[in-house]
Amino acid sequence: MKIRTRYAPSPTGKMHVGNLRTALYEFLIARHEGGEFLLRIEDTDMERYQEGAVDIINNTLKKAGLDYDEGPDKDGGFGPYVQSERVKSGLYLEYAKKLVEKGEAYYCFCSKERLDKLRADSVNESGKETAKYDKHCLSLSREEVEAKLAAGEPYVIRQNNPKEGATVFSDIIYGDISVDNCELDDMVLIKADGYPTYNFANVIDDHLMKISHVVRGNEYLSSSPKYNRLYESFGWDVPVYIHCPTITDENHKKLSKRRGDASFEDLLDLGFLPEAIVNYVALLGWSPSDDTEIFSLEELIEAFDYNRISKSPAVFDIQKLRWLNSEYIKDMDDTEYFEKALPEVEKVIKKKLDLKEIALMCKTRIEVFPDIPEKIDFFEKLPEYDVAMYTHKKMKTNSENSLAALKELLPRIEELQDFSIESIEKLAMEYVAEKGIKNGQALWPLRTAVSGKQMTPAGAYEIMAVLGKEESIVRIKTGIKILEEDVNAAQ
RNA sequence: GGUCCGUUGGUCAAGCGGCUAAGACGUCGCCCUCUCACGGCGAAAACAGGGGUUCGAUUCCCCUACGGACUGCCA
Repeated sequence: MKIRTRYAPSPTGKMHVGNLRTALYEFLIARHEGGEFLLRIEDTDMERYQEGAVDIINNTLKKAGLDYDEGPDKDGGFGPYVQSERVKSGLYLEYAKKLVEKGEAYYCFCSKERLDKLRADSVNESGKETAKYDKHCLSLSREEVEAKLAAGEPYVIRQNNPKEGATVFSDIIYGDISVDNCELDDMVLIKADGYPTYNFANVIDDHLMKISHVVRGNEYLSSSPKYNRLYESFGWDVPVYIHCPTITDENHKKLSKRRGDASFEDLLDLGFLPEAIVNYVALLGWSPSDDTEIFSLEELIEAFDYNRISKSPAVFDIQKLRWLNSEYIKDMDDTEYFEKALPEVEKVIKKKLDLKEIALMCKTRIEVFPDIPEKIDFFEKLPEYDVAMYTHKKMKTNSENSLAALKELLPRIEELQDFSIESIEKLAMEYVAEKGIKNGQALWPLRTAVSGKQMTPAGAYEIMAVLGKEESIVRIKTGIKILEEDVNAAQ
């Protein structure tokens, strides 16, 4: 049997990482077995529909590399792939009526008020009774129903669940789950506006589109028995169920669009690479049989075994995502790296400097590309810095010996013709050897003077070579001035 | 309240009756080193609790606790 999976989002906003992971797993399950992955838009909720949300979904899937075989813009013979378009054919209502004829569903004319009261009352009864529909309209005779329909009374169609017995269904991840039928609410199948509910459309479409593996978040676990009963009522084969564990925030609450939890787009804005996000998200709730952590999409397809999806919820840890992203950056070749890094460098460097050299300095020091500017801004302009920066315990430096070093180094630097990293190094090392001091005693003051920063993404030679002779000398002189003031003040 | 699900270090997680209970992120220490990183080495850190079953339980069963999801004419 050919595996067919589907990603069936409702277009109500951005895709957060939970949605992305569901889509990813569906994609991987299908691709791993050479099956098909499709996109179906479930826009049956007119109220929550958001303009542009479909574009977001398409964009996200595209950037994440999750290409589908069938979808709204890619007919595979099972279309349309947008539920609102399917509604027009009257297909859902037809299927609902079939259930009515079988006695598996019935018309309900109850008003909103009556239902509200029903709910309110059930709570009052010391919480013993569950808030379920009381099958009030099930007792209507065929004639009464006909009459009401003829009179144009608004109606819904509800599923007619048995009161006795139990429904068992099987999930790949959670195993067999049994629920007493008396717990099953007579859920609405067709709404008063004629649209199907998600609960109904979902089952119909999955069957019609020959979906073999239904993958979704485990918030659907408790309603699955009702879906199962629908399949059984129709006499259809039930699909393989794969309910994925929840992804939560650091407070162990389910990620939600409403609270604005990290969406794929937000993460891209923060500078994360799509491949890194996909890689990280794949590992939230699934693990390979070995210790591999870095996976390309291709490698994920190869390695993905849905039997290894875990049961327990996972906390979304942006810290680890940052690490993973840094690994991707380190693995990039120059072309790829410069493409992303140079724009960040250009944000702060306006002078004519070797931008590539500067960019390269950051490669092992950033987790996301937007980390670059604050690391290199000193190239553009020497920041104001405190003289205390020259004093470093481990380097055994203080204002006095720093001043001496800079003063003695300055004329040599001024004489230097070839201002390359190598010759600057040679110069510095000769000085160190002559004086019999530690490298740091010469280099720490030098680096401080040319950068004005405590931490820099490179050493003194590299920084000077990039700055050039002229600017380096200016900065060293500034350093000497600052140190002189300090030394004089101390005396 | 009810129903369902879950529970291995701070986090992701391996484990599927017998292990000194992996690995990764993070944290800390050491090495490298002109700083910060990178890299290397190392450390601290976990089976929620109680009953069973068993020669033997992190692994199987039950109970309790805690956590989560669902409980819509939302999906």
